[in-house]
Amino acid sequence: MSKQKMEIKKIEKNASRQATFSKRKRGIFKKAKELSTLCDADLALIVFSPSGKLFDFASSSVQEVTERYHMQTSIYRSQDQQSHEFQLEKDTYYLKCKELTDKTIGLRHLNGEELQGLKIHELQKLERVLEKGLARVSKEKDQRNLKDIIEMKKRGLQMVQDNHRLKKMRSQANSQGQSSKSNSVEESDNRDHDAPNLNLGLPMFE
Amino acid sequence: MSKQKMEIKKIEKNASRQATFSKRKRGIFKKAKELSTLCDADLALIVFSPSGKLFDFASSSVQEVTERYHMQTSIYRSQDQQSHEFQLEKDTYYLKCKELTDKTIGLRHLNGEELQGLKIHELQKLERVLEKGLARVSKEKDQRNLKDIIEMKKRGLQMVQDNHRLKKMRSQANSQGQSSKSNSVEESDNRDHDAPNLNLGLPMFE
DNA sequence: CACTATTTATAAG
DNA sequence: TCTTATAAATAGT
Repeated sequence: MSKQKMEIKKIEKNASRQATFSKRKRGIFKKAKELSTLCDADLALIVFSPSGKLFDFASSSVQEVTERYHMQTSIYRSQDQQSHEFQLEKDTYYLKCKELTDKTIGLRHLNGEELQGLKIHELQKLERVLEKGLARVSKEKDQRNLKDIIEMKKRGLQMVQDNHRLKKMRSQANSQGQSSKSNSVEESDNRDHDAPNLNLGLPMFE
Repeated sequence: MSKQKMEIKKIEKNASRQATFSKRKRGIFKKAKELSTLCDADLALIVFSPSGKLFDFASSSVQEVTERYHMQTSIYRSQDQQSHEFQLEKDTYYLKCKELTDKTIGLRHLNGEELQGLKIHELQKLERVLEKGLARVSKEKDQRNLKDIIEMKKRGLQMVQDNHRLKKMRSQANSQGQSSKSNSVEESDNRDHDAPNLNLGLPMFE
């Protein structure tokens, strides 16, 4: 928000990200304090920097606000957090680390990155996996699209039928006599009013 | 912060306080989103209006951030160095677990599994990623194959040339006189013996 | 951390 | 909710 308009996307340059973080952190904490003072709102702001450093502000106390939050959202976990976390045993930790590394590499390979370390048969296997994955995803996507289209057509047909029924009812009412003044509306008006309803409640393609 | 500079004190007039609250609430939530996006910070903002209405935002989830918060802050309860390090370890552990979960899900999706929870645009994105990965892997594989083929041709040519040289040397030796008995072998035999060597040392397609 | 050109936020209407 | 004048925030330096 200054010398140049900035796109709101992750800042890749490390130094810039750090600078922006500390400036904006100061800003948002100031805003939080002002909001709580001016409007007597009870609030908590918790921020972890990318490096894992913790910053927080609360009008009362973070503890109080988060408790209130959990009460409101009624997400209460009866498990004892502390004792669960204390199960940090080294071998489990290392297993997890290894698993994480493996999965990271796996993901890279699936993205077509860092392939140079792979043997030709591994490349071929990877290719097969990707083809299979792609086929499944495409199939799922197509099914969803088809489902939406069918649903849409169905609703469209329903609307057309409803329209016909309404028109018939009105023309019958008209031919029998105009006791009320509201039935002088023309049929073209009916269509105009009904048309927008065609889209109501449809999942549509986002 | 506008038409007139405002003192940061509780706004007593009810209507003004309400108006300021909703404007500033919008502002601070926007700031929170921007900070998390720009700087990849994990944060949570919880706000209760004076009337007790709850508003919240979190980069991951409020639950996650508050858990991480409570984990970190238990440092301060027991304020010795030992537990400080231990807490940091727990925090990295927690982050790794989360990362592991994310990557596991990512891998499943890339394998075309558990797609039912995804939105159509997420499916489309996934499809694009898979197509890109597949293209890269196929390209790499083709390049390797091509390299092998070229290498093989080169070696084949080398063999043919060697053969020619050998044949010439032998025919010269033959025309000058047969001192040894081994040179009665026919030319066709030479080809048969050399042919298998064509493949030696080649990586081949496993 | 300071400066400053710009962009954003926002109080009042 | 919209507009506008002004204060505040902040990106680049």
